[in-house]
Amino acid sequence: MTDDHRSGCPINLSLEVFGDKWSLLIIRDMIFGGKRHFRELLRSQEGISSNILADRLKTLVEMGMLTKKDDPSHKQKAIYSLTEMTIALVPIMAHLGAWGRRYLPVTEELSIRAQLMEEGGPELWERFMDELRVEHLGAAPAAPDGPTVRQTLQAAYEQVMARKAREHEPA
Amino acid sequence: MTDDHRSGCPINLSLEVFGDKWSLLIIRDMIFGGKRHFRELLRSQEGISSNILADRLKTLVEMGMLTKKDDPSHKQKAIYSLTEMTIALVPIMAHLGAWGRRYLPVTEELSIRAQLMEEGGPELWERFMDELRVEHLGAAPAAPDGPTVRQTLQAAYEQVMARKAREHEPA
DNA sequence: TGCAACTGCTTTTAATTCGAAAGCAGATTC
DNA sequence: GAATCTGCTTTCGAATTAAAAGCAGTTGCA
Repeated sequence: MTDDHRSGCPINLSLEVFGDKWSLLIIRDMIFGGKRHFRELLRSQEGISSNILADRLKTLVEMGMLTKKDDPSHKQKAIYSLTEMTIALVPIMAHLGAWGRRYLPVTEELSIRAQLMEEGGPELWERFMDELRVEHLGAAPAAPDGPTVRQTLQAAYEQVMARKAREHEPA
Repeated sequence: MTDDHRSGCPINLSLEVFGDKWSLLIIRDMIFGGKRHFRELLRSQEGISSNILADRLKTLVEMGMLTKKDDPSHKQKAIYSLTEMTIALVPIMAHLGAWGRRYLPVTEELSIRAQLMEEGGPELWERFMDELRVEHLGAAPAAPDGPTVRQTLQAAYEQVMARKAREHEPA
């Protein structure tokens, strides 16, 4: 938690927090993948290596982006939780996903979630953020109202994968 | 312009384009500072060094985030321009600025622009993007309607600076 | 017409960071 | 009791970063 910043510009400070190739992917996996444990996060699409993951998790905790606590069900497991600061990145994630989808060579299955987030708009993002607050901050759950946002996104992903499997392996 | 990506996830691909400590600052200085030349960009708040700047500019051009052409007024000058892809980052910049302002130790003078962007909302962002299209893509200018967005932001910055100077050096 | 300042970089060298692979001690499962 | 799982750490070569100096011109001004 050192205090020597390159400048007090909000964009610069944001980049000092997550302006690298991995931090935001870890957060992505926690938000959209519901991952909470080290070994889960290690299985990212992009193949992060364990030393880098350990380092980033430590830094993110130090900066207040995550918290870490023991898993009561397993003496060796640590549980990482999002903080409000990190949950507040959901709209940025949505914008980033939309931008990437528009301008970069994304694959269908890995961008279907971004598409749904874009179509859902701020209203969906808010609902998602509320669900994350329940899951990670122990906020009071709202009246359950069908599947969660994450479940909806995940189902869409699996549907694309199933279709693709069918297409490549026809009966 | 290689084609080996870590994954086809839109967030990952976005990070592969500007997920480092400098690229987005260069783009910030072009968008908000109106900078177009190498030597101008070298004078960033954060003090980028010339080899890094040269490398990032080259990469950004290769990725289609910027274009480069000769300055007709000076045989040694190069002019860098934003592309539509980069102008489309304005809303993300605004969100990033708002997030940084809320959660990080920003300074007043360097965050006043972010504040105005946040208060202006999507309508202001769109106007700003249109102005950038005129400036960088040669789009047809809309009917001029008072100062540009950048001028307004810049004026607010200078006002804060002037007040601070007065406070530290009273008559 | 001369000279200082400016142009977009490149080169050099050292320090830092990255990243793949292997390893580890304790906990859990079967 | 053995295999597997836990969150890491260690090692070491490779890649990246960064400060500083330099460069071949071009331009502006006296």
